[in-house]
Amino acid sequence: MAASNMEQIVSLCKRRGFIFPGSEIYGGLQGTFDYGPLGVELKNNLKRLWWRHNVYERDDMEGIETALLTNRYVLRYSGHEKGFSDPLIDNRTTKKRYRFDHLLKAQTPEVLTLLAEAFNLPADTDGESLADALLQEPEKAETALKAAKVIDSADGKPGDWTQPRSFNLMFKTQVGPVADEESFAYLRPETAQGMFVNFKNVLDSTNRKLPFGIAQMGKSFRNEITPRNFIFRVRELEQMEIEYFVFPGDDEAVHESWIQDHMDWWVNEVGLSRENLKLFEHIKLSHYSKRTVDILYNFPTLGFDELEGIANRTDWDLGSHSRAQDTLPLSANTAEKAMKNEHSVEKLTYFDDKTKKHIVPFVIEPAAGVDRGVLAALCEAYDEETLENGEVRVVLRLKPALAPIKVAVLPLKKNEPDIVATAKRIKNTLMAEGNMRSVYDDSAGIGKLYRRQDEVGTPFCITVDFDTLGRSNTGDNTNEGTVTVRDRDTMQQERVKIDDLLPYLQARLK
RNA sequence: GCGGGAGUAGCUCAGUGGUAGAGCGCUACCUUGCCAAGGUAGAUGUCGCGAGUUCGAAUCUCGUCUCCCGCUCCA
Repeated sequence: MAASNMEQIVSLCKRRGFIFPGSEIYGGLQGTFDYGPLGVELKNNLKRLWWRHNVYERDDMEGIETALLTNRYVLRYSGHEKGFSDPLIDNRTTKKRYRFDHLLKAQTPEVLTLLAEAFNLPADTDGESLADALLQEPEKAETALKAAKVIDSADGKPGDWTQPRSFNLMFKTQVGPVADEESFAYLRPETAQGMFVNFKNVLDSTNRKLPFGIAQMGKSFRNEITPRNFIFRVRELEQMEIEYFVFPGDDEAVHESWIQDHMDWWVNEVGLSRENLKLFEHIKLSHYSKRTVDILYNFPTLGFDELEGIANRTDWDLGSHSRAQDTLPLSANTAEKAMKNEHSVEKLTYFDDKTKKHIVPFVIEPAAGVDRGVLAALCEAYDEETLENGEVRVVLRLKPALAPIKVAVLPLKKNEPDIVATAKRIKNTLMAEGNMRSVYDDSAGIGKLYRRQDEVGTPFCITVDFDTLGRSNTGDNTNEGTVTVRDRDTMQQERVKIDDLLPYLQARLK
């Protein structure tokens, strides 16, 4: 059983130190969250699994880590500077909000003509161009929209429109000591561009042949209009992205194989159940995409929503960042729509030894949200189990590889110095020799200690008792040198020799 | 940005003008031989922030900030 509503997860996360609201003592900052002591472990574990699967366990991948700040031209030629914003407008009467360009496209030709006239534009100017023009002069636009009787489809009547406003979804920041118009940079809204602009560097330094890919994990920033739903939509997020380069023509099959591979990864390694996952085929594609398929997870409260997007970006990005584009064999869409590049000093091409020709590879991009992955893992693992005695046990059934704490070592009695010393020694050994994040806790009775560990997903608890010391009250000392190991999911216990603990646990934590 | 809801202990919340509360959690000690046990003691709050009304404000009024839900957006 997974979590049935998000509040359960939010509450547990704060109480036990997984995730806190950002800047909380100053009233918070919408769209930011801080990872606590357990959260950082969980998140790092998820990232480690991803890196291992996508980089180490394949023969065709290289990792990279690029700067969050980029030359402003990177995000100009990628299309973000122009396209990564949403013009919005409100109707005061119906309280509805619309994408401004969508609103205009839905109007009759007569209305559009009136608007065009008001702005001294040709009578047949289309909705999108009109939207661009009107956004330049919002006050004048407000008057013109009312005069032209722009209709709100919600009630079929002319709306009481506000000024149209443009929301740029990228954060801008100042670079260097002199604050002028030329000295700004954008915080990247996706890690992808760092991989495209380093395409040649990776190719030249590794001698890779197609097909091969570049992987990167890192922070991205999006000035979301409405951050919502805990860490699902945030303004500062972390991504796990791959740009996989292939010969044009191979792209469709490779795209399909990444979709299947990553669907399986979420199930087999993160532990999400297949019935809580599904694929979503994008109908309306972004400017660079030939096909985009999302992997959706069934989040509590939200329902199915995006966990990972896997896009066929064609040769759009490499083509867009290249100089002398008219000399390149670009696909029709890219050749037609890409901005003419007047700043790049490089052709982002690949020399094919077989045909002896320079080509522009196509790119398949699996892009997942780390924070969304953490949230999905938490939601999936959350369980409230009713025990035989009627009590309810909260347990996070995380995959052992994801669990923030692998082993808790507990003393049956904390006022018995030999038990305490033995427990602490075991804990230190597991950490030092087994590299297992382990903790010692004696701040409550044994039952409560178990439940605390259940709640944060610790797979195993080790308990040191009098038998361990050879001081059994029954006089039977056959268990000397052993401890009990309790399994999180079954609550079953097993006596294991201290000397065998490391291999015993390692075998079960895989 | 508009509409609605909310902000009181770590968490969940009660408290409609008169001493700041409960449950759980937390700390210490006692007890306890394995699944949130019991006892005793204890700590924890500018009642989001600011102003106003009042003898007196968590409570009423105004302002403000933040969060949540919906609309819109989500490459």
